[in-house]
Amino acid sequence: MGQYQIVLGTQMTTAMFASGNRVLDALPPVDLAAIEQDLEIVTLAAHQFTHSMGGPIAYVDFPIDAVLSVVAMLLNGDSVEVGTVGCEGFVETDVALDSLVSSRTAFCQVRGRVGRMSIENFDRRMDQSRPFARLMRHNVRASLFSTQQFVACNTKHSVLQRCARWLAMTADRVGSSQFTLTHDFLSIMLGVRRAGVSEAADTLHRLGAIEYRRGVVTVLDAALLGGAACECYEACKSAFRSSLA
Amino acid sequence: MGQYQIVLGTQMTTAMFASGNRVLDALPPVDLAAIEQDLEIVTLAAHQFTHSMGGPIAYVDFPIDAVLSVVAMLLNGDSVEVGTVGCEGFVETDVALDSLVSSRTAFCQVRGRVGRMSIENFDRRMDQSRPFARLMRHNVRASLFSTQQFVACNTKHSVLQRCARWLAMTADRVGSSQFTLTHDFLSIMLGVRRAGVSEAADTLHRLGAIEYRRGVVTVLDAALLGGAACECYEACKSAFRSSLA
DNA sequence: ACGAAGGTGTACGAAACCGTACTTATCGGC
DNA sequence: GCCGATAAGTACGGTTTCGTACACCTTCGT
Repeated sequence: MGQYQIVLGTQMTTAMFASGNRVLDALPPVDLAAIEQDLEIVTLAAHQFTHSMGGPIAYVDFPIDAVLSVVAMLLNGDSVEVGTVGCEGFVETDVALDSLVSSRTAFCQVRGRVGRMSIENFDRRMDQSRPFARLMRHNVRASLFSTQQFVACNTKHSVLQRCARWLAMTADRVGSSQFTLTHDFLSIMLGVRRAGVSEAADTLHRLGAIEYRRGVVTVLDAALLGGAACECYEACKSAFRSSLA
Repeated sequence: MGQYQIVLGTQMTTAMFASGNRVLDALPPVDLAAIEQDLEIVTLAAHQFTHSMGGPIAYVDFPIDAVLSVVAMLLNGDSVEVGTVGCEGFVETDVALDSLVSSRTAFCQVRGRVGRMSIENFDRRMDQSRPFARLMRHNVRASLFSTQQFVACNTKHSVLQRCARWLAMTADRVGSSQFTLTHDFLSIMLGVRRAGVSEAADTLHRLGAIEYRRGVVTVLDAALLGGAACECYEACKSAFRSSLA
């Protein structure tokens, strides 16, 4: 956001806008430029809720450097993360599926900025711009793919692999090797014990992949971390990559 | 399919068509009638593949009394079911998200009929009929919700609960208390051992909920079965119910 | 009738993970 | 500098599920 650069077009010289969200930035320049005025930049604090299950959807958030978690809450109070969204996606996907009600709860996992668009503007863009609608739906597809991968991942892969996957994904999304996250929160997201995450984090630390200090993770070696993660890391990554093509 | 009944309309008397698939049958009568000619009724054998991951999507299947499974395949050869589709849905959801390529593999789990529509006709309907497009997208939403629920379910619920959930869901979909399914296949779908399913089936049998004989399940008491299932059974059921409204 | 193939019952040690609890370390506020 | 609060390290018995193996039973083809 706020990045402007002079681009030489074939017809004219124009100031090009970049939102910082990769989905929006994949729009044709003319669509992207039009969208600038629809976006309000909001800085979200960690653990701040953005969407509540069953509630009306007033806006869509396109993360810039924030990371949001979409969770399923079980009757016994347990929550499990069913989707993670950073600059490669948006929340809530329901709006791209002709729904005005949020089917899941979402909150900010790693503090940062989002580009917020009112549901009215979003719907208008969906109706009026084919490229916009296509891009949003392609992103929903990647998001669905990702959630499907999580079904298999949570079923078959170890706590260590899943921790590594989560950290690797998140590092990619925040665009930084350092971000805030407690073992406790990660354990809730993965649906495992806090102690289990501590053990996994220790293992990853001894591998030299990460460093952990009181709620702050630092990725020391992204390749090592990716290597410790299960295949789901790469699978989801490439799904989102191809959704922008 | 094949059910015709005389209905007195306000304007004229008309023969009403029913496909047997609840999504299609939720269309306004005029749209539904138009779709009749687009559907080819195909009977699928158990374990017959309908869509392959990475392959082009040539058609969309709207199950009538067949049940299809959408699976994620892991690199080590394991498969885990990420979606189950019966008369309340369709395969592949990707087509409703502007994609021509299947992102997952799907096959027939319980033999039966599907209404098959070519991708060309599907796309045309999506473009030309608002109600059709809305209904399909609402169904994708329910399908996404369901997959999200599976993430939590596979993470937190016991093999017994998940077996009960699967059997209860499937009985609803085939519209019969009896269908074919081996322990082996169910174990693959749930991502657990075959022996684990056998134990769970035995427990459910002793509860009086089901009967199992060499690849054929009979639901003796649907309420008991539903009671043994986790909350995910009802959650998914109501998600699909409301998607047709 | 007989054997092969497929489906199910059952067993058992091993591993992963759970629930919990207690300790230790670090940070912010006073 | 101290204290309360939050975060992380660690331990341990208990449970679930795993991996595997083997026996038995039904079905089907010959």
